Amino acid sequence: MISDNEIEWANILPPAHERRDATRNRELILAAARSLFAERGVANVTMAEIAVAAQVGKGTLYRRFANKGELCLLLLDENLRVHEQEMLALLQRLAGENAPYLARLEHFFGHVAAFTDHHMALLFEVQQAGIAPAMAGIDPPYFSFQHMTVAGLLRGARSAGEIDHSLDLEMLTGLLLAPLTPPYFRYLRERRGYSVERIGAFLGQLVRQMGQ
Amino acid sequence: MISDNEIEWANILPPAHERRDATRNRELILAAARSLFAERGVANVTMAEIAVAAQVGKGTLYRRFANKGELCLLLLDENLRVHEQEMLALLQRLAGENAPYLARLEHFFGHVAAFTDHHMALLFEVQQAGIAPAMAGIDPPYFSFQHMTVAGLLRGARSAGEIDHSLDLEMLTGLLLAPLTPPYFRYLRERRGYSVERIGAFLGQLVRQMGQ
DNA sequence: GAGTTAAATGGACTTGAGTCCGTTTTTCTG
DNA sequence: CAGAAAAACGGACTCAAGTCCATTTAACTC
Repeated sequence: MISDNEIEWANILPPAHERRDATRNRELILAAARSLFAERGVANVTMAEIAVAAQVGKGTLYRRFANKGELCLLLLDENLRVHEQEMLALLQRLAGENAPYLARLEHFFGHVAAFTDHHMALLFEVQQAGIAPAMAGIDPPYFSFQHMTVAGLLRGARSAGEIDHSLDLEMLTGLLLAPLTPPYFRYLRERRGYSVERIGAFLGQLVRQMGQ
Repeated sequence: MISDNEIEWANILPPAHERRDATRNRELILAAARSLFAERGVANVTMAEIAVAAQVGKGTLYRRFANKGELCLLLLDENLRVHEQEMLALLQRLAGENAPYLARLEHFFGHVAAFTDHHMALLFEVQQAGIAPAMAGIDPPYFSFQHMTVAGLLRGARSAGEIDHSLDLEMLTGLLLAPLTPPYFRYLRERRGYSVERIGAFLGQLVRQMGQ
């Protein structure tokens, strides 16, 4: 399961020995993208525009980023790492307190919802592009970090007798994460007008429901 | 809620008084599309190819169908109507037998899963295009028929005391239907290798779980 | 059945994604 | 500090989606 994560990042992190021009251009591109995104919104910027702004050929741009989603993922990289560390710390604390697994899940959902909301525009692009292009649209295990965490907590909950033994945890994991998937999340927020809190709370409520 | 449905169909059904050439071309287009789709798969056929095969200009094609999804929706029209009638009949029968609402839901999910599987390729295009283009990706109330039905059954279940009173039924409806959404469904089937039965069964199990 | 008008047509055009490949730059080796 | 090999570059090119509008055609009127 870890391997998913590694595959996902492998294409995106700069290689060990990068040529000087490559480094320079990578930075030009990221800076140009950041600035254009800030100025006009992620969705309204084309790859060609980024190339022009970065004073770089289209081929160069695509050599490094197969699509806008990959570029956005790298832009998010730092935030993503911090977020994951915080979640890990949170979960460790809750584990130390011997909190019920379902309560840990509830906390986790709340934080992920907040994170997703905060970075919606970039996350949406990442999702749209899809790590595996064939699966553009929905990719429930999306960031495998989320998937692994929820799957782990659900297994814990089952072992601890907090939820029914017969539940299909693999599917349940994906289902619980679906509303936190950028397109679904955006739909809930923008089309339905739900607050971040309502979305987080719903998942918490649902998960508590599993425990009867 | 009905109005969603009406809006959805309004653009797609031929207008009351259609000119003869329009009718002829509409039929040429549908026939050409059907044949190309059968021959090479829905996903591998472009709009331009359909126009050529139908011996019709691109403008004509787009005048009638804003995108491939709309074309696919019309191709599915008959099947969709039959499916809806069957579901209505099924639900009426179950209502007559005074079956628990959760049992009715379980049946419904099973049938919808089968239908979705059967028409996956076309449904996927419909979904991709999105009725509202902005919402390409996921549109949980997708076919509002499904949404209305599930929402109604859940309300019934709540009134009958089969599920917790505090559950956010609006969100729950969307969540339960998410796995039946073409991209998610395809992901489960093709990437995860789940059987149609497993998907249907999971939803049934989940819904039963709601009833403790 | 000629004239009028509104609808419908077809294909050139625009736009953006993504690829390809001849040229340039870096880095390594002697 | 050559000279060669590998990596990176850039922009022209392809492909498909979707738009636009000058021209054609059906339908209605007298």
